[in-house]
Amino acid sequence: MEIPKAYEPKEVEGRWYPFWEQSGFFSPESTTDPKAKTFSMVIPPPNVTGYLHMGHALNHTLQDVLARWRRMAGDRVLWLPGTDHAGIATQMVVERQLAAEGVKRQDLGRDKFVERIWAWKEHSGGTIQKQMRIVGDSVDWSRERFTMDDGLSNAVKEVFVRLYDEGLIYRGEYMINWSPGLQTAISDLEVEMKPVKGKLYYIAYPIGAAANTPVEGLAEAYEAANSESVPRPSGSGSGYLKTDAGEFIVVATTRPETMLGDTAIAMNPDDAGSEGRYAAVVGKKLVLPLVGTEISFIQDEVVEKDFGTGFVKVTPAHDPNDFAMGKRHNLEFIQVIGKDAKMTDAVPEKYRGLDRNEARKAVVADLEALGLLLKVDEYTHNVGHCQRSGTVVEPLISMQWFMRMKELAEPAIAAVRDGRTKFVPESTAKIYFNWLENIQDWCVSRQLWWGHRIPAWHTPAGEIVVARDEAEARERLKAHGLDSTVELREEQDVLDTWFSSQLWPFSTLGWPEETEDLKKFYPTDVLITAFDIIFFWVARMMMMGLKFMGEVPFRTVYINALVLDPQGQKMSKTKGNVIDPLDVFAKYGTDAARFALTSASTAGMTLALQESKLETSRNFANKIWNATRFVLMNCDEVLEAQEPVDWETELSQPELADSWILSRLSRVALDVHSGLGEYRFHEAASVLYQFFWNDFCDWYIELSKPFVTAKESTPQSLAVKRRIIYVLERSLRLLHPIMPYITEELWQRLPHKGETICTAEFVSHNSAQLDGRAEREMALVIEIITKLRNIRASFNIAPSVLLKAVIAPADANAREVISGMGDHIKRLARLEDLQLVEKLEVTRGAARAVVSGAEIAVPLEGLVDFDKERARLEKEIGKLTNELAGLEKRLGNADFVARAAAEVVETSRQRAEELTDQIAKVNATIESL
RNA sequence: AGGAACGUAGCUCAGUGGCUAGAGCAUUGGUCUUACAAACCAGAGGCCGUGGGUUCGAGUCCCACCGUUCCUACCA
Repeated sequence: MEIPKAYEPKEVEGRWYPFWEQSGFFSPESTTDPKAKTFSMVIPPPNVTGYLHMGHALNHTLQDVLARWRRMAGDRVLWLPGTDHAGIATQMVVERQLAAEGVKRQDLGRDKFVERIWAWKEHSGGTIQKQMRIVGDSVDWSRERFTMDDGLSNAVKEVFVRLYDEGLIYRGEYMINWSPGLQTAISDLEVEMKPVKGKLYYIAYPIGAAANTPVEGLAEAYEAANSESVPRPSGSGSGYLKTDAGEFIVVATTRPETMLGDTAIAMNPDDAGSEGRYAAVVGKKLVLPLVGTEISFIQDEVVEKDFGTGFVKVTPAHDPNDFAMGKRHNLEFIQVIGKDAKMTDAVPEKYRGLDRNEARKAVVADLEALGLLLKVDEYTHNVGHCQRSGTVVEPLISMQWFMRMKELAEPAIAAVRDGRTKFVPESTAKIYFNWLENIQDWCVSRQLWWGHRIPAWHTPAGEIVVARDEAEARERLKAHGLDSTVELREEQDVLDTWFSSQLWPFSTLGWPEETEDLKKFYPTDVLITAFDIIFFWVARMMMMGLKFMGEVPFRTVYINALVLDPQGQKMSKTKGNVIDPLDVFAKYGTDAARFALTSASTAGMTLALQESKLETSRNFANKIWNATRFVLMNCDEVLEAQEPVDWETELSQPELADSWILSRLSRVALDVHSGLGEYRFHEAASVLYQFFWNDFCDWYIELSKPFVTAKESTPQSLAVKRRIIYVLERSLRLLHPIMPYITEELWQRLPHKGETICTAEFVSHNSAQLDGRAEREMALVIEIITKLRNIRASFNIAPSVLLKAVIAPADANAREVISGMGDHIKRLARLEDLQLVEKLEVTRGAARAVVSGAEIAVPLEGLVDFDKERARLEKEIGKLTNELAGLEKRLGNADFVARAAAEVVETSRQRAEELTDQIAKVNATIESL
């Protein structure tokens, strides 16, 4: 049988997914064993508008590795796929489309607009699903869910009503983050703080009478008062000015336009005390410039004495801190900026309708004209931006729906503390605790059209009734003795998308119905996700799972790394360094990309995607391809049988290399199991890589060549071929979870059992095959061959020149091993003659080497440069002596011998003896030169 | 401001308190050895950030410092 010389991923990958999907291998029902354990995961639902980014590629690969591994290991596996409706993102996509047609959503009306979104979803929403099929995700498509599905929408209503009934959801007027860009409230988590270069304006507010005419010289007075050279009168602070024009206080602000809504000036109580620097102004009244209203001083602990002048203007309707102060001091709340980010009618006429930025300019100009603008400093400060639209968030007081979080958070904290859910890596649990322990109420309402409508109805009298549907709303009205026949207006607001996502682990399984799936698959085994949604999603799912299922939603949360670009930079559209995973998959092959991602998944929190790692992985795929190609080209008589190869049914005795490779294979199976079982993905990948490449290809296949390529078939050559196929076929099975396509392709060409490698039995380790002795003996053979090659290389002897070697084994066992493997040693070290002796004679003109089980001499009459040889051996001695010195120091320490584990002391002793012996031998060799 | 993580070969990273600190890439020398030049063979390359401490023993545990990165909160 002949296959292409190099692996062509494109030729192979397209073929298998449709076969797998159509055959239903990824359904839990494909497991026929009724006693099979279940293994379930829900996918972190990507946005329905989304496309796969590098983070998904990693996240999905790791989930798929686990799913495929558990499936092959015999579990009933459910990996449930789906998408979320991404309220804001999706609405924006469709709005943009409409804008291209010159239509606004308001022109269409709510119902038509929502219809339009559904239509968009039907036609363009499937990108991510297509891409998941490219990655090879072994999800059960028959159970795919969408957060806006009927079932999931019911779950949302049910949860909302129950939480409301328990008082955990409430409606109220509070300060929220308003996104003028999106025209909706957003939650604290959706606000991104970004440093912005702005200005700090120092403004004078007159005490007593209004300053209707420009005040002269105030700025100079302020400067003088704050100058270091002029001693400040005791008891007076820099924020208080007394001039011929009257008394003034000075405040510093980054947002002068909000002064139009000031209803107090605050200072720290210390400054107001009888000893305080601003005692003189306490109790006096101020006049708000440009507006003319009278405002008072208040005292509040939150005011920092050291910042600015120590006076703070208080705008309770436009700043979260001022809002809190306003509540504490019963201040008036004047909304001067509207939801459109323009000035409201509450401000003097000339500012009305101005955008908040224009208003700032106007206010600053007018203050300057009045002589009240004293100073402007350059000032960089953090400003809240809307994550989605990028506009500056406006803190506004607004009527919204909130979820009370504190009492929901407590059980979620406890569940991780007592280990019902485990975070991997462990340090990520701290992120979780930290957030939940400082949790704030969650603003869940959004002023959007796309999403789950809040199940609430308003009566004409202004009553609000929360219910699952209108009929129930009327019943509830009746139950409260209210008129149930009035006209009801349905609540306009929808819920934050995360409100439905937080129900994902059970709503997708049919909740609130008590379905079979729910019983079978909840709680899920593991959730794999990225650390940036621990708050948004993981913590909230924990709270909801515990609340409504009475049980954690997942046993383990594995936080996968953040994928960085090759320079270690975070990928971002603005930086332009985003790598499209599909490009990577196309360039290197899906299996190679998956292998690279898996082997880069160490305990760290970041993962820089190196080109070299992808190349290495591509080469690995090619290696797998070619190793199989070698077999396919040379083992026709075994392949023709097309029956699974059984190691034990062979005629000839296995030799050392056979026991060795079996032992290695068993150990690898063990390591892959434990690696994946403990989420050490890197370990599983690297163990497989090293086994397949170094052990199987470099040694086992090389050792097999004389038999495999022999022209005549003998019982022995047949046995060797069968064994090589046996090991290869099992290696493919072990590799399949990480590299699904190439392994399926090659496995199908080898003798195998079953329809697909996807459901072939995973190789479990066989302790009867673990053979420490064979591994030690093979190590001796490998070391001897390596030393011989080393001698050849150091003396620049061409591979075509055959050498003679004399070996003195250290003991009878070593002699047996070396003599048994003599032919192999001769061939692989390119010797024409190998002689075993009791003791090496002192022969001049021979290169020498010492390994722990033997001494080696290679007569090189006329070829040896004695100085070079001496240098080589002295270097060897240096190494050995160094190591021995360390050991002797340790062994010379009485405390070590007395206190260290007996085993450790013993191995140290043995090693020291070995080293002493070797050093003596190498020394003798040097002397003999 | 508070918290967390990370500093190991030129680069990217592994490394269970004790068996010679490893891998891939890069690098040096050699090779078309009938699967693979995306390969094969053999090398070289390490005060494990710095300074203390715990311990018989520290790359590994503790403390401090230096450096890098991230998260949370936000002062007008």
